[in-house]
Amino acid sequence: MIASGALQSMSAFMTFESPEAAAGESAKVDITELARLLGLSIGTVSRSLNNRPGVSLKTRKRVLAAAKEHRYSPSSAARQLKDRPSLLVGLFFAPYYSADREINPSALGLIERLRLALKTQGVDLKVLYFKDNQDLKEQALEVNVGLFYGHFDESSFAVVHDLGIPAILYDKQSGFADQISVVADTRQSCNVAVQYLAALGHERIGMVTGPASEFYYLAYKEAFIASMHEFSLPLRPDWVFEQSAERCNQEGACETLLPLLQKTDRPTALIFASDWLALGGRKAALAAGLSIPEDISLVGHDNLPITAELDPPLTTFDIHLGRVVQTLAQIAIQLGSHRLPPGNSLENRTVLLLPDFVKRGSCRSLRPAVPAAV
Amino acid sequence: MIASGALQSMSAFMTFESPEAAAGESAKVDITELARLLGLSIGTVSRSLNNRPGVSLKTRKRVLAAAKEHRYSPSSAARQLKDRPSLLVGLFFAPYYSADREINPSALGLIERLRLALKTQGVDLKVLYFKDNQDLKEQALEVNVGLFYGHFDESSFAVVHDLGIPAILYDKQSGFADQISVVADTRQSCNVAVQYLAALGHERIGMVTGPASEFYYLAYKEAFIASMHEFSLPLRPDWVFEQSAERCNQEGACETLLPLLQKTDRPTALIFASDWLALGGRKAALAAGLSIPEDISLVGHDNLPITAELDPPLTTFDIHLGRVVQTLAQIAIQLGSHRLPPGNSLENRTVLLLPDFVKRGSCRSLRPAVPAAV
DNA sequence: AAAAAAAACGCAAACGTTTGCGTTGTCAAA
DNA sequence: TTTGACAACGCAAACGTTTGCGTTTTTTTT
Repeated sequence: MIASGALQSMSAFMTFESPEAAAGESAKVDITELARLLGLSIGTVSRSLNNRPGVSLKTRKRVLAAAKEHRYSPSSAARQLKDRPSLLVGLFFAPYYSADREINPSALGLIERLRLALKTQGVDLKVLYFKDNQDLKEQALEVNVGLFYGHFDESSFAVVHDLGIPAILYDKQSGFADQISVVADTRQSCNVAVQYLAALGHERIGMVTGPASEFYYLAYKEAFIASMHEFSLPLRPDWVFEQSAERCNQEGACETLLPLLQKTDRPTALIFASDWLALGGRKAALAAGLSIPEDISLVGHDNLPITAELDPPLTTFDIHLGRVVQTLAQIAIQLGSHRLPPGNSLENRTVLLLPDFVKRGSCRSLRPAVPAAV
Repeated sequence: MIASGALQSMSAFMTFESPEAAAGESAKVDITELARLLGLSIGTVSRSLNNRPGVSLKTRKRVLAAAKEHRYSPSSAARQLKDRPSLLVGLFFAPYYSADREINPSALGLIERLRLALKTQGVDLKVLYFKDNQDLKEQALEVNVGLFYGHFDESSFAVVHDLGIPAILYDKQSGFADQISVVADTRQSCNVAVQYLAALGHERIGMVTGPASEFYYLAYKEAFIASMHEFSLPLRPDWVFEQSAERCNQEGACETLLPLLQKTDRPTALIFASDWLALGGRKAALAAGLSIPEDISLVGHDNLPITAELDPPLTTFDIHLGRVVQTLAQIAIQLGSHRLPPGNSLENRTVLLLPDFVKRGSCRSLRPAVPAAV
C-alpha cells in the first residue's frame, strides 16, 4: 500500500514556522533599534548587513552578531521602496554546463520562467557559473540563497553551507540542515506506470534503470518491485536492468536489451528510468523486428522533446516546468527571508514533485476491443 | 488518449501578462504624478483611491477615472510600509453556511491556512457571510478580490462582477471574464480510478454520480465512460447511476444500489463521485451480505475524515489542502493586484487541481497472488 | 613628526504611500 | 450679515530602508 507521494510533498510549505512566531522576546526590532543598541549609526549597520564596503571587519562582525541575536529581519517592503530586490537568489550551474557545452534549452526555459516568477515577488535571480569550489565560494558570497541545478559533488554543498547560505538542491540530496531538496517523485511515477500497464492487461513487464548508487535510480527499481507486487504481477528479476553509469544511455540500453527482445520469452512492456534509455530500448525493439506498440509497449521518463515526434510518440512522464518553477521560487523566498538568523534551523526536507503522466501512442491494450456503448 | 490534466492546469499562472508589460505609454505613474496631473494634493488622491471619507463624490470619480486611464497601480511596498495590507481578499461563504449551521471543520482549516499563506505576502483575508445579494453587495465593496466558497447561484457572481471586483470560484463556474474557476480535476481522478481497478484485474466496474446538471457530476460520468473505453473494459450502461439532486446522498445511494448488489450479475468494483455516495454504497453492500473488499471494491472521492476510520478504510481521492491554498492565494494576488484597471481582461480561465489518490483497504486485486521475488 | 591618503563612520535625503491635523470653502441657522 | 457647523481639501510627518556625501579617525608616506 503506497500512499500517494504528492500527499506529503507540498505540505512542507505550510509547516515552516512563520518569522514572527519565532521571535521570543517581543516586538520587531528594526534597523534603527539595532543601531541604537550598538551605538552605531543606521547607515553603518545597513552597510554591514548588506556586505557593502565602508565598514571595518570588526564592526561588521559585531553588527551581524547582534542582528542574529535580536532576530533582526529586514522589512522587505522598505527594501523594495528603493527598488532594490529584497532577495537575491543565485542559480548555480554545474561546471559541466559552463565548460564544454552550452546550457541546454530546457535549462534556459527554466531560467527565464524562474526569473519571472521571482520578479513578481520583488526577488532577483542571478545565474552563476563556476569552475571550482574557490570560484563557487566567491560567487556564493553575494547571494542570499543558492539554487543548485545539475550534477555537483558533496563538497560544493559543503562550501555554501559553511558560508551560512541556505540552498535548494534540484534532483540532488545533501546532509546539511539548511539545504532542502526538490526532487521528482519517481516512486510515484513508477507506480503509475506499472498500474497503467497492468490496467491495459500487461503482466510481463520489465524495467531499465541506472546505477543504484544514484538515489533516484535506486528509487526507480524499488518502486518498480513494490508496484509489481502491489498489483500481484509476476516479477522477473532478470528483467530488471541496472545500467552502469557509462552505459546508462541510448546505446548502452540498446545493447543490453537486444538479446532479450530477440527471445520469445520476452516482456510485453518495458518501463525506463529516462527517455534516453527508452530511446535505446526502442532501437533494440526495432532491431529485433518488433513493432511498437503492437509487440511491445514502452514507457519513458522526462518527456524529452523528441519523444513527441516519434512514430509512435512515446508515452512518458513530465515534470511540468511551471510547477517546478513555482515550487522553487516559493522555497527560495521562504529560505531566503529567514537568512538572519540562519541558525533558526528548518529541518532538512525533501519536497517531492509529482510528475504528470503523458499518455501517447507507445502503449497498447492487451485486452480484446469492446464496442463503444452508451 | 487522455492527456494528463495537470499538464495544462498550473500553466495559467505563467501566462498572465505582467503589469508593466501592459503599460503602453511609458514609465510607471505614481500617486504624485497622478496628483500633479489632476491638480490635486496627494492626500486627496490617496483618499479617493482608498474609499476613505473626506473627499467629494465628484473628485473621487475624477480621480478613479484618471487612475484607470493612466494605469496607475499602487506600490505594494510603500503600502506595506505603513503596515497596511496591500490587498484585501474577501472569502464569501454561501448563505447555507451562515444560516442554519456552523462552518464545517474542513472549511475552518482552509480559512486558517489561507490566511497564513496570504499573510506571508502581506495580504489580508476577510471572511464574509451574507444573507442576500444586497448584503453581498455591501460586503463586496470593501474588498479587492472575492473568493467564493460553497454553493451560490449565478446572480451572486453577477453582483460582484458589476462592482468590477474580480472573483475566484471554488468548484463553481461562471461566464464572466474577470472570474476564474478553481476546480478539482475529476476527469483525471476518475481515469486514475478506472486504471487502478483495471490494473488490479477488475473488469466489471460501475459508477455512481450525481445529477448531470451540475458540471462536475457530468464530468465524472463522461470521464468514466471514456476511461472504460480506453482500457477496453466492457461498459454496462445500467451500471452507471446518476442520482437526482435530492437522492445524491448516503441513503439515496444505498437504496439505489441495494437491488443491484443482491443479484449475481453485479459489478466487482464501484466508483463514487463522492464519499457520501460511497458510504451509501458500502451500506448497501453490507446489507446485501457482501464483504469489502473481498466481494466488491469501492473507490470514493473527497477523503472525508470518516473514510480513514472505516473497516476497511476507504480508498478515495483527496484534494490536498495545502495545494488548494497555495493556488487560491496565488491567483487571488495576481487578480487583486491588477485591480486598476480591471478592464485589462484576463481571459476566463479554469485551473484544474489534480487530486491525490489515497490508496487504502477497500480495493483488492482479482489476480492470483504471486510470491514476492528478488 | 608632519602631511597626505585611505578607511571608517555619521548625516540626511530619498523611495511611494497613508493619515492626523490645519486650512479653506459652502451652506444654513441666528 | 454674522456665526457657526461641516464638508472638502492641502500640508507634512511618518513608515524602514539605502546611499551619496561630508566628517572624523586611522594608517601610510615623506
